[in-house]
Amino acid sequence: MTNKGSRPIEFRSGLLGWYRARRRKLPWRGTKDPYKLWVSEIMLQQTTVQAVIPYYERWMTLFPDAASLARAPLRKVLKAWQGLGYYRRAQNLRVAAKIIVNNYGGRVPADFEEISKLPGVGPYTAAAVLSIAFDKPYPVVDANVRRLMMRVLAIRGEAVPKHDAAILEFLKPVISKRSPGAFNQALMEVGGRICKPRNPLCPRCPARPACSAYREGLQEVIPRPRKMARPKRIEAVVAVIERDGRFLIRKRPEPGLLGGLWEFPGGKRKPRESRVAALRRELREEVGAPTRDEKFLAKVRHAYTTFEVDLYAYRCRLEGEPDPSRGRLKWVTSKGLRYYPFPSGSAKIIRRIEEGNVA
DNA sequence: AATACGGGGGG
DNA sequence: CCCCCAGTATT
Repeated sequence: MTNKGSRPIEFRSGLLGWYRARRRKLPWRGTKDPYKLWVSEIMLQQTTVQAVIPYYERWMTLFPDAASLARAPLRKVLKAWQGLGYYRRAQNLRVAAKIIVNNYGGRVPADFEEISKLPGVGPYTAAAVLSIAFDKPYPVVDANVRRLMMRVLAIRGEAVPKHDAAILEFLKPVISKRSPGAFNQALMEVGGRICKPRNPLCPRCPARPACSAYREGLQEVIPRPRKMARPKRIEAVVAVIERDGRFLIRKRPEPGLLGGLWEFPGGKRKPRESRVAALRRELREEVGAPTRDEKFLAKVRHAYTTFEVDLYAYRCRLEGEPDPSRGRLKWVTSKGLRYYPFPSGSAKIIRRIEEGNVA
């Protein structure tokens, strides 16, 4: 009934055995380079393994170490991050690389307190890097571990951080002192692939002998599903303005949503406003001159966590000249667009433009 | 304790 | 359409 005696030992060896036999092959597995592992952990924050893999590979060719990242221009760093989301992570990575170069001789600090001072490094990332790169026995609690351990320990309720203290208290004496990195990754990968939110694969689970939820038949009850707010639907209009072979783009203000990225000027349509009227109003506000000769180009849908945008793109001309004091504006050639970081919605529109030019 | 912060894949 | 992901910083 309780997790006493040999249970924790069985739990640990079951996990390690599963990991040795069943682990996936991932680009950041098999390296001990603290820089590479740090970058991988930042990329993996709230982001699926599959999404991260190509970004990680490309990143390591562009910025193979902290020094190269520290001296890279922000635009290039954000461009390498384009499409991954949570762009503050990329900015933090670059700032932290400078700190690593200036204060730690170019090496990622191996101390929990020190590494936690780096921007973007919280309790999870600190423990992950220290355990995997430096073999220090800090347990990790991510979303996968939280769900798995709530089931193992039969902790009822929603999967929220308030349970982490109890989970860490349990894991601290249980984590493998010889292979803490393997233990942590085993916990995360079993949580992700076996102990899934719904339809967990208990028959294949190495933690099943220790799992209270399984024993009591509560796998589908723990954790309790969270009620998500319905995404709000928003409609926005964007102006694709080409003049002498150059497109007008605008840098989004920082901080804020998509801060530091570039986009075509435009904005939200108001309730009883036509799209063209919205376009002219937004361009007056953002650029200092309204559009004219608007011609529908494309509609793209773009989903965020709490809302969803339908972007209506129009090719149009500018009625007058842009007013630089309204914000950061730039005329960029079609080729030049590839050097600027865009949100995924804008990137979709750029693809449509390029398709149009081919046709 | 809540909220801001992206985007895409899977059911 | 719905769910949630190898979290962190801010309020």
